[in-house]
Amino acid sequence: MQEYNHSEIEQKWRQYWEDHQTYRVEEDESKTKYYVLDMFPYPSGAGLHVGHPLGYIASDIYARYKRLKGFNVLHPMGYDAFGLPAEQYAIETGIHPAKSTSQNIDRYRKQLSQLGFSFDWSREVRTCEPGYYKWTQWIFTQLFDHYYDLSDNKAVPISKLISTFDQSGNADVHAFATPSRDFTAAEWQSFDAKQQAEILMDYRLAYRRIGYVNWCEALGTVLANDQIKDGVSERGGHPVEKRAMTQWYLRITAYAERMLNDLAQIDWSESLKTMQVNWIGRSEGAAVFFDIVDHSAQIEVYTTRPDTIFGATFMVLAPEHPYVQQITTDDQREEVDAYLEYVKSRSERDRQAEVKTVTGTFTGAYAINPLNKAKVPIWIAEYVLMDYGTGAIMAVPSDDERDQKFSEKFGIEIIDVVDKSDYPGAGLHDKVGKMINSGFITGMQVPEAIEAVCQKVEDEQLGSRQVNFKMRDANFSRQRYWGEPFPIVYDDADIAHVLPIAELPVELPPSDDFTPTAAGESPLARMKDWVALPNGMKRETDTMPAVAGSSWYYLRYMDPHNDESFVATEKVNYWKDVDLYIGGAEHAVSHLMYARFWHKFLYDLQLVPTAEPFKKLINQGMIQGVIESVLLDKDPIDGKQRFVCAKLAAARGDADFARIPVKIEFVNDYGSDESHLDLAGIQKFIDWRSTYQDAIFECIEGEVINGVFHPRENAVSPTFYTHSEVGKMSKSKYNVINPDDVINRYGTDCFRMYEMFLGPLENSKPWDTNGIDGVSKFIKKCWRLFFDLEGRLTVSDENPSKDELRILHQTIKKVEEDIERHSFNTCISHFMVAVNQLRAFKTQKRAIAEALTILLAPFAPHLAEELWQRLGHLASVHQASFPTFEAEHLVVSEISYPISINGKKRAEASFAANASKEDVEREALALDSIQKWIDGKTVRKVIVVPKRMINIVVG
RNA sequence: GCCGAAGUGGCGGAAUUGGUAGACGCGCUGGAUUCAAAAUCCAGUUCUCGCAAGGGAGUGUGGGUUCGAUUCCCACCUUCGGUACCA
Repeated sequence: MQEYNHSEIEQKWRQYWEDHQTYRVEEDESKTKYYVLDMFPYPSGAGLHVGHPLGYIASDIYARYKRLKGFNVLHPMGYDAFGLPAEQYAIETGIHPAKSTSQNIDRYRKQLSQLGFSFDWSREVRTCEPGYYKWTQWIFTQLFDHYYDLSDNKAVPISKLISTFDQSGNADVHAFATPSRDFTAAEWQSFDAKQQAEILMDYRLAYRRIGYVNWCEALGTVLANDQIKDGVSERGGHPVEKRAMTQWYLRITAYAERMLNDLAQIDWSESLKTMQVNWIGRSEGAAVFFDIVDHSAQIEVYTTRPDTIFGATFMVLAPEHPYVQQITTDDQREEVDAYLEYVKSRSERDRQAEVKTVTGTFTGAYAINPLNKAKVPIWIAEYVLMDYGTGAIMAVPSDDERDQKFSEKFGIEIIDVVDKSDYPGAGLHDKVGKMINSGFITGMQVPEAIEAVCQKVEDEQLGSRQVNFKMRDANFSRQRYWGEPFPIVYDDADIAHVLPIAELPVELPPSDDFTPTAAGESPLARMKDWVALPNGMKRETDTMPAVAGSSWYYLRYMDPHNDESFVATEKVNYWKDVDLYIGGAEHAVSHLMYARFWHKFLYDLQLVPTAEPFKKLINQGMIQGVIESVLLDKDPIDGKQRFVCAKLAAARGDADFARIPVKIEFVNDYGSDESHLDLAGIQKFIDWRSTYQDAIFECIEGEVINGVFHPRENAVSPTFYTHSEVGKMSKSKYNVINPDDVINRYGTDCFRMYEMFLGPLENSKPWDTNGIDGVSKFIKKCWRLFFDLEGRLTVSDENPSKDELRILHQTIKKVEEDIERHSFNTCISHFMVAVNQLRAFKTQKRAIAEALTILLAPFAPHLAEELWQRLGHLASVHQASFPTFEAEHLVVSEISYPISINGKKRAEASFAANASKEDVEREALALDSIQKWIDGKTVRKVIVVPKRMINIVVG
């Protein structure tokens, strides 16, 4: 008996596709373009895991479907190759990131090839190659050379701004910027180069300013938030503090309004759009200046509730606020310093998330409420963040929960200013009610009061109306090696200059030392010869973040080898934008914000023809893994690090422990309540993480120190329980499962169909191979539909019967509809149903077999190709045309109706398809099976939904 | 904390616009085939009461709207994603 041999057949067709360049695509004006894009993979050292292909399979099915429908489909793949993990790996192992990245890419490529995707590999890009990052750097130079003009509502060259300054100063400049002062043309001309450069920085779309980083003294490096767990470094558990550094920023906030408005023109899920709307966080309010008693400086606050200003009984500055040092009184100095020390150790996320206990300290200084001249104390507190708004708030304890908690804790006066008694059920933040205790606005309704205060503030020049965004400008500097160098040099006066295109790319210099300098500068700062240029200039030593390369890669795929331009105009005018983008929801804000921002900027420069990059977007769910971790006691005893088994730790509470991830292969019974390390597992863990070599592992049976078990009483062996949770499959969680084994055993087509069969694309689900046999059986059954036991084709040229045509067209209809709505799991079910039904016929008719093969081609491209060839075709099935659905094959004369009594199904009956409502009702009521339910009761109502159901209401 | 999503049999899931809850598949049970096993095929399989016929309950929890709710509304619980230097 000849069975379907997946490894041989799949191998054969992959070779054929490569030899024949089946998926190569060129611009073709005679066809409609369709661009199907996958989110850019980062080539992780753990290889491709079973979660990655989920989206790729879906997009591949759709791309293949669109080709069968006659579209010219662009479906490329490449690598987001710069990033922290490769650098981290280099620090640990000494292997250069370029080398490990290239090896990882090779592995990815091999794995991707095995999945039978229809990528045009001639278009592959890698962000870490100079030919690519030349253009990332070039786009940065354009951002540096432009500012956002609010009159034109777009990016405008900075040269135009300079000539305006020359002619009339900045009084008439209407720009999205952060100017620190007003000046005339004469003043501008009198400024020296340094002063002028600093002023321009307030306008540029790429600019420098001070920002805060997570500095870990013990590791001597800046940490990503991801590398910090429970306030200490994930690696080693060392303290982390905030440190100020001058860094590059991108003025993404200039585009906030447009990014918000243009959401209306793109086909993304409402939930995703909502996330972006909330991230942008547009609010309308007022900026108001408060005088400080005995100081000349003023504190600027931004408030969305200017109406509540009479209830502002104190002010709060962010601990990092520049005024804190100067206004703190001698009496309070010690307390303030101690508090600042505390805040340094707190992560931004902790500071925002903290609600149970508020903390803060009085500075000793007072401010004057500009409207009622009340003297109010100035406090500092961690819940005010320097990067939000102005880094200072007027606190209104009567109308804000945080302020309320704060005033309760520290005994600060609360003045009720809004009477909401006319609005029962209104929340604290609803802008309704009548003003009380509020000077000239007392008695006004809230909206009216907001308007009145804004007007007064403007009339008396105490501030101005303002639109604010919660979104902040993007920090674009990394003190790291493995990223794009900035195309920036500094002169003697520390003025930044961009390099002209002729000097791009600025290549990343070879190095084998990837640790930052003692001062926290990037590793590049160590390379004096590279930093210092012959002309006396010095290079910028920070590098760009990984989002740089991924913010425009979809454009490069249109023209990947162009050395004259980031993309040729005629190519971008043909491919325009991405029609379907599939990727994880974890990119909902970060990547999708940056890419939209860059695209709009390029649109302003007339370099791309559309205002939005991604027309339709689907978030694939995540295939999750099990994260296993051991619990490290945050308080070492006698300086010894101590791990405590999860069952012992449970008694003490989570807060006392840091979770240190463990490779799942070390863990016995991983994923269950009983997951644990045995003695060998502990040994593997300390061999792998040598920093914990001397740590103590405490469990119920005793302690393990340096791999030696010290039992308590008569215990024989230790069971060190680990903490397990469902979560992301990620190299950093050491829980990656590769697809290779599954493919070897079941074949690519089976793997592809199984991943789709798992459930809806958008849902997250833990990886599990239970059920893959069902798909495997389906493929075999499908094969047997075409061949007898000796492997002879059993397809005949007879005309198909009515039943066969009905089965086929039912399947065409359902599969087509479901592909269109990206419901791939149900497509697989439809195929199974079709094959089960067709098995009733001894031989298959050619017309049915061929159509079914084409339907199957996007899902099981190898199998379909083999069937197609055996059916006698010479060209690839992927160049065929999708079969056309013909409704006449589905016409039925009778329809089966469920009949319910009071909403509960009690009977079933068939009625003619063309029967009238009245006929159906009369016949239904006459049925014996119904009579017994309505006997002796009153029929109050009969609902007949034609072709659907009948409901009889009795009482 | 805040923003977003999900929750349906033993398991993955289906039900597209408010209209037969559990399609399809896994697993399980029984049977056929076989010396035996694998493979294959056939039948059954939400829970519960019942010999059966036939009832009752049922889509995370509690309420509501409706002739009718997995689907709409309100409140809550749990899990997952994001939270600005993982990508």
